[in-house]
Amino acid sequence: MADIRYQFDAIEAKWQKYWEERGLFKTSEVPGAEKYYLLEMFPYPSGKLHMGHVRNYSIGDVVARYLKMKGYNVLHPMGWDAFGLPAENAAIQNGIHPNIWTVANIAEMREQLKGLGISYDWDREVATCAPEYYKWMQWIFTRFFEKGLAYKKKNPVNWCPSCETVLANEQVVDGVCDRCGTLVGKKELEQWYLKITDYADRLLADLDKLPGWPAKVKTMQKNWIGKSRGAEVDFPIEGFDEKMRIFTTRPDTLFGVTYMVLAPEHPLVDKLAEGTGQEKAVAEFRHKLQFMSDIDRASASLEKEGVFIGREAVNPLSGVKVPIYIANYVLMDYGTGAIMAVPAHDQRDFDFAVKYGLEIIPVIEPEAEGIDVNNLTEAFEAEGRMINSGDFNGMDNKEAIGKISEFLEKEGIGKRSENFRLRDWLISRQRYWGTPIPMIYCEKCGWNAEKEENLPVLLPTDVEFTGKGESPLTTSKTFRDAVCPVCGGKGERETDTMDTFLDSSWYFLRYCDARNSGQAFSKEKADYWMAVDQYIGGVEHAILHLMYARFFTKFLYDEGYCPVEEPFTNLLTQGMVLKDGKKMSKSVGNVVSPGEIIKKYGADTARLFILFASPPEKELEWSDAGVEGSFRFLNRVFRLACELAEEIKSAPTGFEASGEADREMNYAMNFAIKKVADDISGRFAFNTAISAIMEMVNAIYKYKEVPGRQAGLLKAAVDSLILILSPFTPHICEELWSLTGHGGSLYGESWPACDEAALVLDKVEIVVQINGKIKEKLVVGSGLDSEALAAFVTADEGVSKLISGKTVVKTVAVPGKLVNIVVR
RNA sequence: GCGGUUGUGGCGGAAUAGGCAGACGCGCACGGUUGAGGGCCGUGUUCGAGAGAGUAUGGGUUCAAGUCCCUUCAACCGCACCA
Repeated sequence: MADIRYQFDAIEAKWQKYWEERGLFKTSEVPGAEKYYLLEMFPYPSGKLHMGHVRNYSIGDVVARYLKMKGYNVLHPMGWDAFGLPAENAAIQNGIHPNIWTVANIAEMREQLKGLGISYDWDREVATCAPEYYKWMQWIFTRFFEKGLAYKKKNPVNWCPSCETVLANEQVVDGVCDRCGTLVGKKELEQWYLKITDYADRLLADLDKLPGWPAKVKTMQKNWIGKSRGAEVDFPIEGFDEKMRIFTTRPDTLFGVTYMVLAPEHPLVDKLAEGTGQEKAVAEFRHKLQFMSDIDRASASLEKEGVFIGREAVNPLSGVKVPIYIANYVLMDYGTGAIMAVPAHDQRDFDFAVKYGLEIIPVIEPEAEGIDVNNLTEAFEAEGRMINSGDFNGMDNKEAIGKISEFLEKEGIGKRSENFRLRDWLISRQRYWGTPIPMIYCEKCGWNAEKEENLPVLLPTDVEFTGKGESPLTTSKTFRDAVCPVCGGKGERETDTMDTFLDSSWYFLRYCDARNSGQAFSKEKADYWMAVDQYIGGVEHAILHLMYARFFTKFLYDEGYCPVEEPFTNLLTQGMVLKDGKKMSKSVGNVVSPGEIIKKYGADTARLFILFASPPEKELEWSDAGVEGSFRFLNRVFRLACELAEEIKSAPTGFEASGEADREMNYAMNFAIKKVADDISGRFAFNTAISAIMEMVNAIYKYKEVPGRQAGLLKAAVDSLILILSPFTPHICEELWSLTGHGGSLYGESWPACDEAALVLDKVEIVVQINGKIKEKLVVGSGLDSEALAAFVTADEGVSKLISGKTVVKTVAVPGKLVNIVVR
């Protein structure tokens, strides 16, 4: 027969055009069919797809195409996280307007995605930089404002001198800017915040309602929210009216307090030091700290230092007076910015006390021997029995936590309290390419939200990109002028824009109803599609994006717009794509460009390799040889189908698997159909699904050489092969579907049915073990129960020989698997 | 320091609910086809000549352990003076 080559480039172009022209990927809403919302994290339109994208979207596409074949109404959308810094930097460097730059990049990347053959419903495409989108972003912001969850506050904020903008705490990693790696400084600025801390408890508690999320991600979020239980206690200060409020998780150690510490930035510090003669020492210490970077300040290895501020506090339980310090190890932005120090039972306090010769009073002693609490060499942080603690002596310290808290509340000295590590979300950015914050300031009425009918507040175009500290929006001649939405008088617009993380915190809702011009999304559409059944993306978004999206969803749920409290029912965090064991990066020079791979081997090969090389949640090591292997496999499939095409076209439908070889072929076929379905839907094990298909191909190759093989069975096998391979490599499968005599597209075909009966073999090989060691393999009838199996095996000549002369203690028989004979 | 994840051939990986370790692929070797190369096809490929041993380490539970429990080690990730 003629040698037909697998011309992937022509095939892929042909079918991509076919799909697009017929609009096959448009979301269907067939009544009665179950819905499935499948979402992959939308990309920032940098202009070029990288391998991480290819992996992300290939995974999604397998699932989308599979579920489509299973008859679901699948929502599988794509869009662009299109606001952000690179566009603005391009504007500063090259003089191109961010919008032009972004739109061009989107166009390029959209084509690349189409070139991969991903089945997106492009009718629902969104770009966060489009006014039709950010109008509703602004609207959501005004909802937050009306509910008192958006507020403006002057605060020292993280300032990136390179990006010239403020950063959220979450965007500062190890003291440097998350984006550019520049050392982050502090700056006093009035900024907008979202009160995510109001949702801290729910964000934490509802993690338990997400069994479909990786434990790792949930743990990371849990740690990030960082809830601690304890008590706030007021310590009176000698010769001073105001009290010093501290937070502690260890109220049981209250009698062990030997000094107090305020954060150097604490507002009480100056007032307390005044007139004590310590003013100078305090000022010098603070001055010194100012010149220390955040990294050094935050490092646990930093030596603890502090100064006495000249006053004493009174222990409200014991009446004992203790000195008050300021120290570098107490942070203003956690708890109350002040602590009680218990050196005997806290290592940090212990270190400090040793250095400054402060008293160490043990109040808990261990039940076990061996530790002399009166001569500690390090803090005793374990559980034990209360001592030196007045009425609480002798109590178990865990019990004392509750008892002392109760006492504090009864006496009005303190109260039980909870503290979170999570801070409110700083969302103001002094940048151009973001959603304008739709707020107006009026001398009379203060800050108010722009009226809904005036949204969107459009980004002005008459701005200068100077790269200076203030938002470029301030350079517009007209942008600032506004009418106060309350009194109608003269107002002034906010010129800061929003953190782009807001834009991506609700895009999944917009997809449900992407073209709605009157609402962010309709209740009806959100009711139908939400929640996202499966979300797929990189683990680097485990904390920020996913928590912000959960926060938005909860808020919109509370406001009655969104039907669910949690946006993503199941989450798959895909692993990174590595080359030579390292992350692909320009600086290392190990980047493999998807474009080149597609050009050389085609999109199907790229998809197949990426799905086959590793399970999706693990890292994937790029291998050129592996790509060759995937390409080879597709060629093998192509040749097989071409060789059999004519025979299949004229083959009868249906077959009788009468001979041994027929039954083997039939088994292999049905096994693959079942296995691939289970692997895709049950556990995203695309690698093993593909290996099952490879085995099926091997089986067909073998079967076609069998004399007397049946054309009907061959046809069934090849048809099934094409269908079950199609979610992975759709182009070649479409082509082969045509070549083997089927009309039109296989998109919309059903997943082949598995004939369970074909999977039941009449004979099965079982293992015979003696004392757990494999000694023999026997072929037996498959229907045997364990008793019959044991009898059969014991009666076998070879086996009897093995056990002759020994006493059989026990025989364990597992039908279909093995028999283990325990002898002495 | 705290929390999490992971350790299986030369390599990527498989073993899904405790039941034949190494599926599938890569690489490699040999053979066939070919003028040659490539391609394709076939055979072999954990170690060991063999008995046997073998899933990071040492122990345990079990008729049976890569899988469950404990010990130690290593790697990776997250958090890190959070009171």
